[in-house]
Amino acid sequence: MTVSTSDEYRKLITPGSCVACHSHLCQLLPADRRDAAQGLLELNRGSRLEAVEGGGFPRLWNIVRGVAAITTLLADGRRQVIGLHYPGDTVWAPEPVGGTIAWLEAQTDCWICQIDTSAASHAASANEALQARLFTLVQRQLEEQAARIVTLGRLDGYERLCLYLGELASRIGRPMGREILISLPMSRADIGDYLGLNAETVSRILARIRKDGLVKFVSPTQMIIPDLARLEKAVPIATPGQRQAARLRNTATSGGARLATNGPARAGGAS
Amino acid sequence: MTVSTSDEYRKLITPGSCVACHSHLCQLLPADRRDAAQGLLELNRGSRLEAVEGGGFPRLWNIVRGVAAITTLLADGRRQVIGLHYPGDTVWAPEPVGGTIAWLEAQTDCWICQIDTSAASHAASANEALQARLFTLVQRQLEEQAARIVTLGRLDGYERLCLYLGELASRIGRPMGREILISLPMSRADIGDYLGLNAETVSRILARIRKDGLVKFVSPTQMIIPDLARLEKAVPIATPGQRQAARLRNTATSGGARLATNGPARAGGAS
DNA sequence: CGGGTAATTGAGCACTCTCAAGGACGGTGG
DNA sequence: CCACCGTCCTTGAGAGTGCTCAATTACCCG
Repeated sequence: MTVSTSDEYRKLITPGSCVACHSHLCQLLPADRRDAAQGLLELNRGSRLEAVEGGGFPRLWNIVRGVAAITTLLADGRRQVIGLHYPGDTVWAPEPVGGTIAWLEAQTDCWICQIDTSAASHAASANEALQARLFTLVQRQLEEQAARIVTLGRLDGYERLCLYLGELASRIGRPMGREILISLPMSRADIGDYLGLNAETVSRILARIRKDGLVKFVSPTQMIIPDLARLEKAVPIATPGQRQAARLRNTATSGGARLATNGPARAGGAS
Repeated sequence: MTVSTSDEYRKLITPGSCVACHSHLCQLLPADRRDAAQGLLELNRGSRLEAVEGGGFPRLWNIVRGVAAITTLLADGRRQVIGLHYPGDTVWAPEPVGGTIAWLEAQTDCWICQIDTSAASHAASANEALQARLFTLVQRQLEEQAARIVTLGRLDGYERLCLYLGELASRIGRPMGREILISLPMSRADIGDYLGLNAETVSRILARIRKDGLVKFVSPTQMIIPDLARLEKAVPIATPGQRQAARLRNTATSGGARLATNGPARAGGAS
C-alpha cells in the first residue's frame, strides 16, 4: 500500500473543495475533524488495505478511481472475493472478526478515500444528513451482498459470468456506438475467486459466451459487448440497469443520495 | 401473518418494562414514539413478513422467539434463503428493490418485534446510543452476509452442512452433558435453499455426516452432536495462525497475490 | 529474443442435479 | 384401532457441471 503525496492529489483534495469523489461524504463530517477523518490513498494493483478496529463506528472506503475487491481467505488457502467495487462506490470496511479477516485489494491501480466516521460520531451524532447517508449506503451494501448470495447459491457458471460482464459493462464500460468496450480488471483466477469458480472454468465459459456471440474478444483482457440487453437476457434476473433505475426511484426522496449503483442482481437457478 | 393480541404477549410487552427481548433497542427510541415504532408480531410457521419502504431509515426485525429466514422467491418459483436468524438476532429488513423482494419467513412459529427507526430518526438523530447500536447491528449483518458469500462460493456441500449444524448447535442447541441436542427448524428442501443445494443432496450429505460419526440421528428432525469441536473442524474457518500461513503461501508468487489452486469441486448449481 | 506469467485446451474425475421410486411419519376418518 | 392420504425423507441411477492435473499457446516486459 502506498500513501501518495503527489501533486495530482493535492489539487484534488484541497480541504474544503475536494473534488476527488462525487459523494462528498467527508463534507458531512464536522469541520474540525474533516482532516483527521479522511485520507486519499493510492493503491497499486495487488496491494491491500486492511480495516482496523473502528470502535463500533464505521470506517468507509470510497472508491475514487480503479476497481477494488473485498477479499478473504480460508484456512486452506481457498480464496473468495466477497465484493467488487467500482468508482463511485462507498464500502463499509469489514472489521476483523474472530480469526477471519477481509481486506480491500486493488484489482487495478486505485485511489481510495478513507473516511473514519468514529472521528465524527461524537461531535456529529446530531448530523442528520450524515446519518441518512450512512443508512442509504449500508442499505445498498446489504442489498448487493444479498444479491451475491443468490448469485453464488443459485446461478451456474455461464449465468454468473454473463452477470459479471454486464456488471463491468455498466460500471466501467466505454460505449462505442451501440457496442460497449470493457477492459477486464481482473485475471481469470481473480474472476473465479469472485464468482466461486476456478480459472480454467472461467476461461472455458468465456469461450462459450464468445461462441454464442454475446461478447467479442479484442484481447484476453479486452472485450466488446455488441448487445448488452442480449447478454443480460442470459441471466434470469433483474438487470443492473433496472436495479439502478429502481434505486434512483427509491432514493430520490431520501436526502439526495445518488450514487451510481449496481451490483449483481437476483438469480435464477436450480433447486 | 398473524398479529397476536394474546395475553401472553400483553404481559411481555408492557410499555416501559418490555421483556420480550434482550436487546431493548426500542427503549432507545424517543419515549413518545415508542409505541408507534414497535409491535410484537406472531408468525406461524411458513408465514411471511414483508418490509415496506422505510424512507431511507431502517426497519428492524428483532427475533424474539423461533427461527426466521430472509428469503427471495424467483419468478419461476425457486427460492434462495439469504439469511437465517435466531432468537436474539436483529435484522435490518430488506427493502424492495428493482422488482425483487426479499421477505422474512418463519421457519418455526416466531415472535418478531418490529422496530421502525424512521419514527425515531427525526426526533432522535442525536440519540448516540441508538446510533451506535444500529452501527453495531449493521456491522454484524454485513459480516454474516460476507461469511455466507464465502460459504456459498468456496465450501462444498459437506462443509456447508457441517457449518449449518454447528450454527444450529450454538444458536438453538440444548446441551445434554457433553453432547448437544438440536431440532432442525427447516425441512431438507429449506436447508437446501439456504445452502445452495437441493433437498436430495442435503439428505445424502447428512447421511454421510452421520456415517462419519459427527452427528447422531434421533429422528429426521432431531439430532445429537456428540462433539461440536470435531464437527467444526470439518470446516476450514481460518484461525489467525492458519490465516498467516495461507497468506504467505498466497503472496509468495507475486505482488498480485495469485492463488494456485481453488476450492473443492463444486458442480451443478443450476439450470 | 528469452523468461515468466496468464490464458487456453484436453482428459479424466468428483460432486451435485434430475428424475424416479420407496419408506417413514402424522393426521383424519371410518 | 386401523386404513388412507399427504408430506417429508431417503435412496438409486444416470447425466450434467465444474474441478484437477497437465500440456500448450499467447502475451508482456526487459
